Amino acid sequence: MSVGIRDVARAAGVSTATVSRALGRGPVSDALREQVEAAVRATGYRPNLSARRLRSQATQTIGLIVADIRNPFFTAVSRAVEDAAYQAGMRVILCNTDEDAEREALYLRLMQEERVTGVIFAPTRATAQAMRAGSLDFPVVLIDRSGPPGAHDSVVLDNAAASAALVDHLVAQGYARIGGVFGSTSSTAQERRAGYEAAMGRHGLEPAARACAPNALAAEAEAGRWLAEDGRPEALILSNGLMLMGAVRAARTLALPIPGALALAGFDNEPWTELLDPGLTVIEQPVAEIGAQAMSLLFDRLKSPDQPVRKVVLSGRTVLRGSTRKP
Amino acid sequence: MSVGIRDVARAAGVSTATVSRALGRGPVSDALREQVEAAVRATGYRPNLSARRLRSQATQTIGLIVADIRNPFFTAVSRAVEDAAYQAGMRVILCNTDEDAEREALYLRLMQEERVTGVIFAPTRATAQAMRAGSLDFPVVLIDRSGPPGAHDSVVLDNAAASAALVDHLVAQGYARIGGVFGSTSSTAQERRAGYEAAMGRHGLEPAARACAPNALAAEAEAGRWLAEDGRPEALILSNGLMLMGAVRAARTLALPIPGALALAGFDNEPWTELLDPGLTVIEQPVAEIGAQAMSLLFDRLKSPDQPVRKVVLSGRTVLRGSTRKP
DNA sequence: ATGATCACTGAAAACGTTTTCAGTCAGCTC
DNA sequence: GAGCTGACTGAAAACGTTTTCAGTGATCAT
Repeated sequence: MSVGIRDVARAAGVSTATVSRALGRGPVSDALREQVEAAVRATGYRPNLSARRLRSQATQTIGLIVADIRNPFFTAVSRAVEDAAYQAGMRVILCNTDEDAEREALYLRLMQEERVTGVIFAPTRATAQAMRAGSLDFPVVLIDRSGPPGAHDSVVLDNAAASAALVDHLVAQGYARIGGVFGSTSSTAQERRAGYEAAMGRHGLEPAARACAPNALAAEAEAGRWLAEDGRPEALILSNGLMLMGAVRAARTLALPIPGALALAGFDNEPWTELLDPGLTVIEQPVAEIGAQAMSLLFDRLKSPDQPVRKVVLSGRTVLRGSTRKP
Repeated sequence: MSVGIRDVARAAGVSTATVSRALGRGPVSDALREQVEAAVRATGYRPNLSARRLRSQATQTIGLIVADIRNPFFTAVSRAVEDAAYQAGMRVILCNTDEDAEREALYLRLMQEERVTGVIFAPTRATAQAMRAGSLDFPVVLIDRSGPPGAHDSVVLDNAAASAALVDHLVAQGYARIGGVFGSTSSTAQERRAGYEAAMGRHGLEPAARACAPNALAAEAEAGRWLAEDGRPEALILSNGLMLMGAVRAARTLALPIPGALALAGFDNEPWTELLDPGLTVIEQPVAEIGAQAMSLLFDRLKSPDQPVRKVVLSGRTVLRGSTRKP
């Protein structure tokens, strides 16, 4: 039924070893290589990757574990990762954890069984802390979020600086009661929160941070509650694109004009943030660069497993738009 | 180094066959199963999926080939597909073709080498036409776009009806010079165009359809050109979410108020379409359902390979918003 | 002419599982 | 007690490749 390397060998009148060498790299005379290629064409042979992977012990597979591919940030990063991977002749297995530690563990186990070459992972805080350096038998590159220093290579945003930039801008525009709503599951949200608090302190302002699940629904609820209180903030910073959308919704529901009654700023320069009127002030993350760098770190690590752990910190770009105009 | 099934067998004092049976389903006495499980825990054994796949000839892998995962429509569908797949104990290999026939062929070849169980595929028109029914040795389910009838299972939107609904609504609102910009690469865009033209005809109106690459940039350019012409349309229909965004941009650039100078409608109820002021009138596609149905069709096909080809046609939901208000 | 080197080739082992095949043993039926 | 059945078990044969190992013959330096 299925045509294997033996069939090709028979058709070409050579041994399977020669076929294998002719198709891969190996010393084969031009004449035989010709014959083999003809036989491949004639038989319609397609190598069986499972067999190849088993024998050569090189799966050429990398795992990509993110919270939710529907978050445009992860979508863009994963596209960059996939492009780089396929370019290098590797395939990608994508997994969504929904910020759930149990599923993270499940998928890490799966990666072991797949004998992946390496993994690119955006872990929750809990898992990042728990992951010891050498406990997995493949290298791991953390993206967007990092764990305890020195454990794994990582590529992250300079979150504190980015938050500070937003605060500085809002303060310069004359805002003082600046609140922040940050995700509760990731180290990144924590860093953004810390950066926000530090910057507020630097300006002699009282920080007011709240936390909720890093999605649109939770942020809409949290922001809605907050904005309905007495002494509600004049400006709000949200720690990712989904949450920013939730805040816009909440403001709409409460009929708070932006920036008239509420200034809004956040992370992730998604296309729609520019389309609103006024547009939203955001920190743009270099998404393609993050994905590409992650792959690059992974390849470097594979090449020299013992080199010191590297942490690539990329800067966000502050995109100023109407949502933070002077009140 | 790596612990294999032989190590477990030795530790448990049984044969590898028994270990295999204890871990999978097979007749094993409770006592031995216990021993094996203990040995697995003790050794930290993780099965090697490459070996398993090779021997059992069941890869438990499905391929998902889409144009671009960054298109929110495909993102949502792929998330649904992945959820269903992992639930059924299968992995997913994701590929982006960028509407390029060459890459489509490349990835289909890759799927053959992976010996995938099945493929879910959103092909360009060219490839859909060229794909003969039995030429691949795995079942294919087409999503979003379909090919020649009877060749492959598929799940698509009722595109003609959806387009017609938009036209009917615009006509009811008093618009007459209604233009359409449709993607140039997919059967789906063609169907949407046909539905648009038929509906215009039914209303005794002259259809005016143009085509461009189905992305935001191309649509912005095309719409921009058109809207700058004399006798520009009073209303525009765009054939997907990205193109709709392009049209919004073009209208902004030309300072055409929506719906004052231009009514806008399109496909894909992405979150941002509601956030604009006014919101955009769109056809919402049942994205999760599309993904789930595709997996379901695929499983059915695997169960009974010879059953007649099925085409699942889902209806879009018309979401009326301010962008198509009376002029 | 001899030995050494070189470039290529094929037979067979290996990769880590699952599955087949042939037992083995206990419990039953007659 | 002989023969059957049924439930379990282990040895060994796959699965389809790549890689090792041992040639083979040709070329080259001596």
